[in-house]
Amino acid sequence: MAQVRPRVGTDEAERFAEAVLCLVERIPPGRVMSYGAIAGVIGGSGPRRVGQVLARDGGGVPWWRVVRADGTPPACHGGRSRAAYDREGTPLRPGGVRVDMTAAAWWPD
DNA sequence: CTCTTGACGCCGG
DNA sequence: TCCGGCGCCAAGA
Repeated sequence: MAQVRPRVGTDEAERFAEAVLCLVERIPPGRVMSYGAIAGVIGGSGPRRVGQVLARDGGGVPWWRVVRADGTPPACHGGRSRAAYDREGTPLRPGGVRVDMTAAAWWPD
């Protein structure tokens, strides 16, 4: 019957989603984190899974602070994230809409 | 069970 | 620097 139900498997996805959303909320204004960095900190999966979570339930977190490894903002939303960067003073790279990862990359202490 | 898709990442041209 | 292709992981049809 019930006995030791596998602690992992049923809510694994929910747990992962919580970790991602929690970490994204921890990103301070003016800073950004790449999908791969988030996946690396949480562990257990790759960057694609992080994107899936944000696409599904990322409406309550500062999704604009999550960018690609090269500093390119999420493919969707277009230049909408650009306004947020200007508000928070996020260091952008000259000649493009890309974020300057060298200065804006943030890492959980 | 197989095929396709997707808020990605990295390498080569 | 820009473009295309391949790999990785999970969910959906």
